Amino acid sequence: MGLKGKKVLIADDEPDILEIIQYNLEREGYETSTAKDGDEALAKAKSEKPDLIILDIMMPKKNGIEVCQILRSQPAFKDVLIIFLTALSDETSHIKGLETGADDYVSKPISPKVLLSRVSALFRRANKGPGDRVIQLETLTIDPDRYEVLANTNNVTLAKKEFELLYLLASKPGRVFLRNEILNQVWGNDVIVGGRTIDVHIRKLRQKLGMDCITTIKGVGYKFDL
Amino acid sequence: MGLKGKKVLIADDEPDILEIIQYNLEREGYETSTAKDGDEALAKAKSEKPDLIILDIMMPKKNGIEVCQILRSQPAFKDVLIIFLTALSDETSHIKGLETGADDYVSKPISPKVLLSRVSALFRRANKGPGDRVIQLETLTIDPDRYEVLANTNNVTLAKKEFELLYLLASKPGRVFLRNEILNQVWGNDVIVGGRTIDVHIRKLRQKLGMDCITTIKGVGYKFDL
DNA sequence: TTTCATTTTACGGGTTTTTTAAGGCTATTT
DNA sequence: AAATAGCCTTAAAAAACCCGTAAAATGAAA
Repeated sequence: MGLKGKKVLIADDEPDILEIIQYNLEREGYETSTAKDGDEALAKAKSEKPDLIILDIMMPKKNGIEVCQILRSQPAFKDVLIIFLTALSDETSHIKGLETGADDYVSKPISPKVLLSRVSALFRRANKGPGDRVIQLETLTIDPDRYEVLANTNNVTLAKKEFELLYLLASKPGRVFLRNEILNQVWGNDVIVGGRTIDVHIRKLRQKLGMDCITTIKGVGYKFDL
Repeated sequence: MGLKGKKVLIADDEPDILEIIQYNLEREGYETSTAKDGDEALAKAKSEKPDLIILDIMMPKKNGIEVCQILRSQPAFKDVLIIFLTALSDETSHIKGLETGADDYVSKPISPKVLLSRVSALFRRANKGPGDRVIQLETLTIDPDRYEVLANTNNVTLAKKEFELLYLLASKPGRVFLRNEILNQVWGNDVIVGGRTIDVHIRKLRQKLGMDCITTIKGVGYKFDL
């Protein structure tokens, strides 16, 4: 599960639109998937757990507003980012949309540049990158764009999983991450790995970082603290 | 030389339109040249290196979209500003146009005011004069206008893909490019090439440049660093 | 068409990363 | 004190990934 690979689900009934958006998002390094109606959107939202859902308002089966309402009513999707697409003149939808809990709103016809900037603005606001994703904590700097870690003025080279693990923990200093949470975030929901895998990675991190910043909470999980 | 000193190439098969646009742009201080079909547009783009190209979609020889695609496929024109002109109702073209990599889109009948504001907005956004495309990093110079690379005082000749790959990486030194990003940017996301293709090009680059400036990050991608 | 350069594929080999496994340690409970 | 649970440590197996080379395919020029 990559760092940049924010997953975006795009739902629209017009294949052309779908394609343009997908093309442009993938160019920027996002992972994408698509749905062509409301029901499919709901299903894929559940199965793929995207970070952002771009919803056309006018769709067969269920329209975007309905989809949004259903999602928002479930705790698991309370924080998913949602952008509505809609016809220019459709002012009412705009209002309804934001009322329903959308995070932003882009009107058709779509300009890819506009959409992209909204998307990245949204991620930035939600503190999920790309862009301002550097974590800086006292003597430790973690830069996922450069894939570099600076600990006490010396550059530390981390392998992929190590890096992602550190990034996760450091993203919310002081907060405890359950083992399960870590597995889901770093390894992905569907990947099954043995129970000791996390330990080993934690150990390597502590070793490589050379500073005591990861605390074990027995029977619960780990937390990052400086 | 006008106060703005920006060169604009206008391509349209209707002399009237050509004249109106040219007149208005020159009033604002732009240098202009014109073409009346796709082939002429391509030729003049190459010979005159304009900063902005205004392309009518419907043209003899080659239509605007074709011209745009051809230009965009060449590194030298990857960043030229392009505005499409088209008939109002032509929604499909709009989509196709932006997909093809146009920067903006103005529909006929043209209002000079609208066009001028779009043009200046575009330049404001782009905010870069000619010559800005050269990348200069310590002992390495990459010039996409001349298609040349200077590494440690010796001229290195790169093939097209090699050059584009290097240019991409060097455009953001230190930043990691995922394999997917590289594929999308250099190859285009509709082209399907095997996974090892990037490796080979990276290898050739390292070989030809004779300097150790490309770093592999296993499982993630590559980055350029000096 | 032929020729030549570029681009892509194929694949063995080697390296790094990731995972598993097993024994040891420590704190907590009985 | 013994038993237990949970994590640490280490080592080694397994998997993933990339390099280098060479050959095949593609495309451009003569």
